[in-house]
Amino acid sequence: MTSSGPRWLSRSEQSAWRAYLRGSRMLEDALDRDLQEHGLQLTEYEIISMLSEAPRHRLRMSELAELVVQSRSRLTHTATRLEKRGWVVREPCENDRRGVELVLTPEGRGRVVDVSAAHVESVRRHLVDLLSPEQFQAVGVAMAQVRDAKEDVDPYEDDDHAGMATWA
Amino acid sequence: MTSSGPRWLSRSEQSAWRAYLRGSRMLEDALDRDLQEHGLQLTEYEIISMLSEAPRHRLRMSELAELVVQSRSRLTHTATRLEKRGWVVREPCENDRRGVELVLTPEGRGRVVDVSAAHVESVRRHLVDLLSPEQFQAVGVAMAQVRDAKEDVDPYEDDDHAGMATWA
DNA sequence: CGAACAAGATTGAACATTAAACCATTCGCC
DNA sequence: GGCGAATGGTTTAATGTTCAATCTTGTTCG
Repeated sequence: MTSSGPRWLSRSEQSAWRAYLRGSRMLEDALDRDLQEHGLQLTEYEIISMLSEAPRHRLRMSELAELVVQSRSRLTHTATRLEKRGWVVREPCENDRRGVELVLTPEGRGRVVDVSAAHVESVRRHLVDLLSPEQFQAVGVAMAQVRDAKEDVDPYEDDDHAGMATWA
Repeated sequence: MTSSGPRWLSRSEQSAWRAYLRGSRMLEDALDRDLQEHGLQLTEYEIISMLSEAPRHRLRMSELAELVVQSRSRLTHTATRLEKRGWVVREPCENDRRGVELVLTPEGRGRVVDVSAAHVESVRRHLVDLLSPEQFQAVGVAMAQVRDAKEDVDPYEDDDHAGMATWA
């Protein structure tokens, strides 16, 4: 299987990868720091921001978890926190009684409105304005490819196929 | 001061930003998941990897914290964990008795060697191979600009200047 | 039908991270 | 030389996140 050794990164690949790693960390850091002045983390902002754009300001937990790339468990905990602050409420799902919808409250909606102005400036300052429009678009295209690569995972992704199937 | 409203993102800027956000999260996720099969997180790998490249396999805590974009406190905790696993040890700093150097042990060195092969394949699979060489380099250049933008922060970055200076 | 399995979400405990306070050393400077 | 501020690191507690187990509802299929 692995007859040839690992394909190490070339010097220029290495430096690109290092730049990505450090740059993305610094960016996340900066955005988070700016948001904290408004009393929330970027991951929390993402949640209420997604809700604010959704029809009827609501999304199912699992769908939302997928959107913001968080585990279900993590979202459950975070939602509880946000609920305590009065920004969201949980509602049972109509069709599927297993489901729960997270709904943005008017107060939460206000929060998004208040914070988004500052946040967009933050994104500009720490990212968009540092790049030429062409560069920024190129980054967008590249990261969209990264994002979309995972859409269709191979059907046997999880190796919990430890035995006793029909053929056993 | 804010005479004009926030400069909202255009539609295409918006979609580039969303692609970046989601793509970068998914990438980090994938890399982390792959590394976890080897019993460590990406942030931990970064630390021992930096140490393995440093002269004499050692770096000062603060320097290392800066390199991997972690708070000093976080690095302190993580270093303690890594020390318990036997991958690093702390040594007092020669010249500066406040300082502490984190040193990679032979065992830790072995760990880096073992894991790096798998890690580089992971980086390729989830990022490098998904882009054309030109795209990847462009991302590298862009993120280097993001990284370098913060090098020289304005001297009054912290607003802990609450009063009673000389002029008060 | 009904038994097994899948999906949606939550729980609680273990673990990791953050934030603020703290201690020791060094630097700046009069 | 010595006082005050800055730097380097750690500590503790509070806060967040992960991991595995659990509970409930839905789906599949013999």
